[in-house]
Amino acid sequence: MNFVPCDECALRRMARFKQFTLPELAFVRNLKSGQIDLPARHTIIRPGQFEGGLYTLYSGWAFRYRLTETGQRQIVDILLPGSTIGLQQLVLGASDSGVESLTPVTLCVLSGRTLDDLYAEFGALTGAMVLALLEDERRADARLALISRMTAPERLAYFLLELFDRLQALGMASDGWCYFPLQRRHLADLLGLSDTHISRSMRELRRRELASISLNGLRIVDRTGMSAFSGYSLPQTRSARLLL
Amino acid sequence: MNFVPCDECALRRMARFKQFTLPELAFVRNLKSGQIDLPARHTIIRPGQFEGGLYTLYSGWAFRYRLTETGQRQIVDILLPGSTIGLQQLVLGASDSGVESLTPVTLCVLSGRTLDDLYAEFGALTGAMVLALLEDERRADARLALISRMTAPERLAYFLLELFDRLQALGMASDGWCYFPLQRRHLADLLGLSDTHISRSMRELRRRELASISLNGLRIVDRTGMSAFSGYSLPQTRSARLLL
DNA sequence: CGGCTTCTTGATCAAGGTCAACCTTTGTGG
DNA sequence: CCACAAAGGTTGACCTTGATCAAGAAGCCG
Repeated sequence: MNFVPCDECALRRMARFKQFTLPELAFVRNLKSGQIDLPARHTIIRPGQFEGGLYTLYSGWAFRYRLTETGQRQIVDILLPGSTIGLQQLVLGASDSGVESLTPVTLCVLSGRTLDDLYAEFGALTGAMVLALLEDERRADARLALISRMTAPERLAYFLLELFDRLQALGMASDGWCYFPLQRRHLADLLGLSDTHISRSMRELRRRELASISLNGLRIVDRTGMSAFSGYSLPQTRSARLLL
Repeated sequence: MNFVPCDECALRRMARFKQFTLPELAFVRNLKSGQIDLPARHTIIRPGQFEGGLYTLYSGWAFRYRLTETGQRQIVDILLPGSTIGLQQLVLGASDSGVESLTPVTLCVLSGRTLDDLYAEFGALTGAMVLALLEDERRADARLALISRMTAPERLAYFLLELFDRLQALGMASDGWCYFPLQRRHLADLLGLSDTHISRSMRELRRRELASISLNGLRIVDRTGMSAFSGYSLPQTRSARLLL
């Protein structure tokens, strides 16, 4: 496709997108350093890749996916024109999701400036970005109710380990033990299982001597085992959360 | 709990959170208008609620959930100290997720200023916010691979309808028809099903005269029927996405 | 016209849901 | 301090949903 200057961007005219002021537009135009055409079925970002560009999908379809420990593919989102690609690894450092084209695509390549420049220059812009992110998150939330892949005991182990790590990061867990107020019903609604099957799964984790819940407390007996069993491992991000 | 001034906030000292500069801290202190203590099992935000406050969870556990059409509960996230509560409906206007306490909790009430003030005043702050959001989204992504609730044909109908609406918003669909490059395999990986079962589910949708896929095209035959069958309805947000 | 990949359909099997009974813990009033 | 009720947890029996395996049909190139 011929080079499309941002001023003539077909997408930008749609009501669905934030209308930019002139200086904002100038800023974005400056950001755009090129354009790439890729065929269908082409890998745009490999899962696990650290460094990579920041793109806007100008035309065509793509999808974002992750690979499970067992090598299965879980598609996480369908990307349509207007989607930003590569923001996750740019901001979070690493990304375990990859992106692949479904049709021939045209990408706008954004570069030269860092995101910090962007934040500093346009407060309102970042506002819109937060909004876009929240919207995506909500869609992800909605889809949460739809997906499955691992067996019940694995899901449970995964969740318990993830939660335990969050608590540990907050100083709310010590040496394989933490307070645990969730009941079977909560775990069931969380993992999309029945409460009776949560019982069975907990028994399985106990039997394997991985973890157990008792007296409002969670005990991680074998962290390595849990990790291996569930495929969960600590994400290493250099992030600092915002505390309002 | 006694009133905790932001300067003495126990959470704020943790490495996990962004360290504020003095003026930033002053801004946040100004934002905090009060503090609430609530018992366990208390509804903090009702699902579907439009107006509501913005809170920070200071101590205790809570969870965020949505209700499916059939009245089932899907817990979407466990909220721990430091989590922001109510940002979704503040920014997106409506929120279909509710929040309920698991233990007695203490909430910091943020008010007086709008988010726009916040964006305008602190560019870097919003940067951190974007980061936090992306982090959450990623967690949601990771959990995506874990959940399930509806039957296969329902999931499929839900997804097709959601996608169709996104395309329509982009002007890429017309009158019940759109181009559709995804194959069975993609749908399977997206919905956590086997490709053979996608075939069966498609047949079911065809049999019910709801939708069909043929010749790289998706036809929504009975939109109302699809909506009723899958429980999907257009989210009405006043949002404008950011197009970089 | 083969030789691909993709789609469809059938048969079989396992994971997990549902229902029901029973056990354990916690809480409450006498 | 006990008795009883109510809520939560465990276990078993049975059945539904969807995975897996396999064979055939349809497209889609070269």
